[in-house]
Amino acid sequence: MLQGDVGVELGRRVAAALHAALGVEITPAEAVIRPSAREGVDYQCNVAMSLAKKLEKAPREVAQAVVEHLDAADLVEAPEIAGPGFVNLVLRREWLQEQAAGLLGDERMGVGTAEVARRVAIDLSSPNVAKEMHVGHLRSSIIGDALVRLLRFAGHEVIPHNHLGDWGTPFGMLIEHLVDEGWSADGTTADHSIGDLNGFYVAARKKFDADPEFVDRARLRVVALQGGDEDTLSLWRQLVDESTRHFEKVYAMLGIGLGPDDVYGESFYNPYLAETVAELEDKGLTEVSDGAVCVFPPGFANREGDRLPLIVRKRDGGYNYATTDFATIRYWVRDRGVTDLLYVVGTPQSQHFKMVFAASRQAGWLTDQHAEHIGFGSILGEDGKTIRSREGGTLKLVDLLTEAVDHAAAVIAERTAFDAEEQAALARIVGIGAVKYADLSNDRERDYVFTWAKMLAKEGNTSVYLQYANARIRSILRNAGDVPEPGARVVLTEPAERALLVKLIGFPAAIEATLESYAPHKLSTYLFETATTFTGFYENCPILKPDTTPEARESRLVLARLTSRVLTLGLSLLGIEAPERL
RNA sequence: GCCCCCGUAGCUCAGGGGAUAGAGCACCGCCCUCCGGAGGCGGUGGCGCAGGUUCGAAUCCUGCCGGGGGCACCA
Repeated sequence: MLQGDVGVELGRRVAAALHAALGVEITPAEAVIRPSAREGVDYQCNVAMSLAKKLEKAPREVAQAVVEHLDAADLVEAPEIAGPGFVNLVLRREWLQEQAAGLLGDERMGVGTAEVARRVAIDLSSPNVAKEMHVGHLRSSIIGDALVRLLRFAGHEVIPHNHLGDWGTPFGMLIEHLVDEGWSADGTTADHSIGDLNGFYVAARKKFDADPEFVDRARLRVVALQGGDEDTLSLWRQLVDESTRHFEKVYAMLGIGLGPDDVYGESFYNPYLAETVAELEDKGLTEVSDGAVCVFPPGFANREGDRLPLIVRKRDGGYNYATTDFATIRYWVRDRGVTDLLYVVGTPQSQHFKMVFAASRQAGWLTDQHAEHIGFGSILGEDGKTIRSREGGTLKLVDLLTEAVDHAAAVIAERTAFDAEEQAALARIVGIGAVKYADLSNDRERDYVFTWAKMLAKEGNTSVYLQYANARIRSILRNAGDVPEPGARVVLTEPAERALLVKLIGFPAAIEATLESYAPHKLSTYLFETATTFTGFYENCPILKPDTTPEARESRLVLARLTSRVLTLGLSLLGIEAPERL
């Protein structure tokens, strides 16, 4: 069975043909193999047009050379030249049938593993201690988690790190408030808990703004924290732990595999900040400007046209986020030996990351590593503005997810009767899946509109549609009783069967395209197309009806099973479950 | 002012320099007594504007218009 993308394999064959015919060396990608929209054509090769000028030949002449020397009779029918020099390729029936047999025994559905495994550090989620997670953290968590799953599936070593906001001046205020609330450094306050993180933060802030005595205490507390005072650190740890418990609850609800071991908060990098700045200074990259130690990576200007700085040490001697970002890069590259650094952070940070990466290359912290900011747009309400709670404040993630599950419960109840327990479990799978899919099915970099009705619709490109499609396929397989055995044969007779199988063998290409640009929506588009293609097959090709021959029945059951596997696997790579029944 | 991103059908969105730009929803007209309707077929309707590169541009380049974001001690 072919591992990977059929298009790439065809590209190899075309490259070989060109070499044999004209002595030209091209890569498989340069063969310009594309899925064709033409009726009855699976792939087209556009290499003739792109090479014609270079070779000083007519495009059709180049196409002719490709066709004559193409050694691909095992894969495709005799190719035909069309239009200005397109080479139309039609996959052979026998070959397709063999692929189906191979896929039946392959849990990975034809997706190969990376020849060279990379070690990828990925920054995702990153909520702030003593603040409730809100929708702003949703996209980073969902997209980051999907990328972790996809990269791992592709055979890479992935180290997610949750860049918790757990350090800095606000903690003086927060810890003092903690003390006022009756917490103590010796940990005998285990019965205390913070029911409402936002409320806690707001209360602390309020005191800070109103009470000068409290401000003084907070200042002293920051000094104590920075100075490593044991009692202060104990209180700080309790606050961090308390917040982390909240985050864990949200992650569990979301089904995102982030745990305490993945936390690399700002405090983690704190010990490295001084030496990070010192290193920049030693390398002669810093300048003091208005009392702040700055790095000026070339090519960035502010609104006055002056060079734009990254401030690594503030006038007051404190460090800020640029410093931490440098320390982060230094740590992951130097101490952890990563080859890739990914940051799932909103697009407004785009310039910041460009500057940090540029300066890190100047400093020699980044060399041949791949560092990329995986930006994403905002979630908009139906009014087209950044989504907010009904009261106009930030929308708590827990509230949003709870509402999603409630909506989903109503949708499920419309159709089928489950007992309360099943109903609750399914509502969670459907509701959370819908929120994730609504996010992941849109182009990451663009804003998208959050609409309950749309994301929970049973029609259209939604997770509900995919989950339902899959559940119905599972139902057919259950009713069949004899789920196709390994080695069961596919015999293509109907066009709808062929179309489905061609779509199914495109799974590796979809995964490849998704990872190439860290764009989960490419996978979701593929899954939706797969489900709709199955519908065409289901309409035209009876599986369990009495007048279906045993051969056709077996063959169609294989196709149904493969479809279900593609949907289930594809959804799982997006972090979405596909229930057996719905 | 400079920089970045985005303008595709009435709405929400796909679109890897390639053939007649695709889905879903909405709307109109037909059809199907189906394995659990995720129904099927057809129709209406679109690349912000103007240039350029190219055999070929929604895609690449330039300018303009419109929208969003960023631009020194918050992260």
